[in-house]
Amino acid sequence: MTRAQTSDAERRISDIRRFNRFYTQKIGVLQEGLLDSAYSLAGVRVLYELAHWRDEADRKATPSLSASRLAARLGLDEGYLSRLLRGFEKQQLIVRKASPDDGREHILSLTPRGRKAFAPLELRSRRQVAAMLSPLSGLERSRLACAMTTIEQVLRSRPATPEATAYTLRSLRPGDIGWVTHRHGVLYAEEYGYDERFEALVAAIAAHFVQAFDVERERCWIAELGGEIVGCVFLVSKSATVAKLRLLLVEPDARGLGLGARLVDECIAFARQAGYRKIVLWTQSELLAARRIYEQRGFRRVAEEPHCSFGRDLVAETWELKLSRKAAREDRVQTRACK
Amino acid sequence: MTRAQTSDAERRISDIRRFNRFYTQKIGVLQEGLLDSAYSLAGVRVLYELAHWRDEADRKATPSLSASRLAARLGLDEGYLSRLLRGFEKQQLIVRKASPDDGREHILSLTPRGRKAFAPLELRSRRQVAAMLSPLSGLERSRLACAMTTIEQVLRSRPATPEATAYTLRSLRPGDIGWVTHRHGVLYAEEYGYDERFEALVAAIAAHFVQAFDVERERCWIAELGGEIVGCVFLVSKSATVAKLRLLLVEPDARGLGLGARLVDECIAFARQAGYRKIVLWTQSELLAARRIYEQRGFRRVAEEPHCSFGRDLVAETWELKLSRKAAREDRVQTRACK
DNA sequence: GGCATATAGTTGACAAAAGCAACTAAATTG
DNA sequence: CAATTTAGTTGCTTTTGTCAACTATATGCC
Repeated sequence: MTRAQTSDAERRISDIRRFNRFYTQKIGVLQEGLLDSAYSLAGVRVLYELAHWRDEADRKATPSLSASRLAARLGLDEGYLSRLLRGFEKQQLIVRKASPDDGREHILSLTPRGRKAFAPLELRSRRQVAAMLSPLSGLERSRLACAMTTIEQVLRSRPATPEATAYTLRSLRPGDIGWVTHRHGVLYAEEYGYDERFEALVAAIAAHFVQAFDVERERCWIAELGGEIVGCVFLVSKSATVAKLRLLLVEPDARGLGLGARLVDECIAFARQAGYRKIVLWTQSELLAARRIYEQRGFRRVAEEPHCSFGRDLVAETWELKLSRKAAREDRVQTRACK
Repeated sequence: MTRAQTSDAERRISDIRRFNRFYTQKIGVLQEGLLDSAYSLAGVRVLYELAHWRDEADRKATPSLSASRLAARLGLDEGYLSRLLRGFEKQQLIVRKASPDDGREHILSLTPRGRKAFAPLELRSRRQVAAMLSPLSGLERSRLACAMTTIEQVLRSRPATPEATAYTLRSLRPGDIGWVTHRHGVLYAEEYGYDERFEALVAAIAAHFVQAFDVERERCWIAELGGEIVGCVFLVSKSATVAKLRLLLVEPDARGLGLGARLVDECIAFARQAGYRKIVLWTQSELLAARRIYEQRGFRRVAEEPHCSFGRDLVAETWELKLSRKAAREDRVQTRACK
């Protein structure tokens, strides 16, 4: 297990390094086109930052651009940058005015003339990117754009490690039914070899959930993490006093955060509040992670039955949790007694 | 239309340039860590290429590495590289032996000593990447890796523009039912404002397709392009002589390739071969692109009916296409007569 | 207030990196 | 075989980047 994980992580690192080399080269090619301008590469980068500083929404209140901030941002030596800036100032491409807050600091900005001088470079750069895109199909372009956004999002969000594991729960939106079905289909096929009939069952259950929805007594929870769906659970009415928990799923990448347990807890809390006396659920014996969650919450296995479905030989299990306050207390007492 | 497309393309270019700047900086930070080694950045890159040349499966038959190939690959000046290589040779990190095929060329390779000298750099680089990954969650890591792979795939595949628009059709696999449902849900919500009840209907239809599947008389086609699903259509049996075409969908990014028409043609061909006399389909008046395809293939609108579904006021239409050879011929004659 | 320390920025001296052009030698073309 | 191309080398030059010392302002702390 540990070994497999290690080698997995190693492979991922290699992949990233390969990508870095690949993209270093790509960027290098794109930058070559700028080299025959009057400015050095570093100079172009400086002008670029000056021209685009305001565009970037990532700084709150956009603290205006000073030499040291620029140096830090571009990874340039301050001395070197100082000279570059002096050059630009002499050519009247930029102006430096003293900062009102801090007498040491100078606020940099492009002059109209600087803006004008930069325009052709800007154009050339855009042309280069356009040329890179031109052989691509619409689909490829959108995949590319989407992938770049993902990378930026993932790598920029340095501020919050807590946030990185803070999922949010929400109710149903268009697309969710399909997502739930799709991921059940893919994951159970991968992990347990179920065929498409399992996915069809999920689709039918999910469709029925929407079509016969009882807003007072039924609910579903979709868990999102980092803008992507990572889990779900549904609680539906089976009879006046019995609720059924269905379609509990946690994405492999989001496992270990207690998300499965949280989803089940939401169900239990909602079922109590909605006045159910019992929650039942149907699962397969081989789904061990789920079973652990059910056990911990006091569910009892009340039936099991071998069956042959989804292209596999399986053992179905029915679990239930009594919800009356008295029963809940009993459960707790018994659990303690066992330990 | 043209303006919107232009500005769309412009925005995409800006996004890519922003990503380039962002990633330039990222790579810069990663490379800084290598700077306090005994070798220059260019030197490290050279050693890296020498060490990893064999790993890359992208050259057929791996033509061994010569100085000029290396220079081209890394974008280095040949003179500069020549000196770098001489330095490495003096330190006995590399050897140059004359190429058997070409007397001008020298084949470069790391000596065991060179390999040993490079190992700590390699390790350091891996550590750096590992450090970059360490604050990320499992989900984020896999998103990152996946996005990088996408970018590499898209940008590497220079050879085949034809291939870029060559979709393939296949039958159902696990995950497809969910994908079909999901994309119907998302796209109809975005484009027409349908709510989740539409998606539920799709899920029910798709589920029923699998659960009551008649292998002789029913079929579905999933279209893939560049490893991603971009379209689908289902043909199901409505009665002994009537087939029903359902769930025709083409992803926005893959539109304009004639994929919708191709999917419908597949349905018609299969329906003929399976012995149906008629294909019917149910659609909404506002789905204009689909309507055009149906019209071109000789479908006739036989009924329309206002209804209120999926949170919208809609006009449902029933279209049908007679399949008997005689009818097909008549269709054609009439169509010609109209022109 | 005042001393120590940190930060923003500049400058000079210097070293490394990179580019350019001329050159040799082998290969290819016609 | 002459003309041209390609692989690689070398000398010379410019550019780029680094380092350390220095000024001036700001901040922290007693």
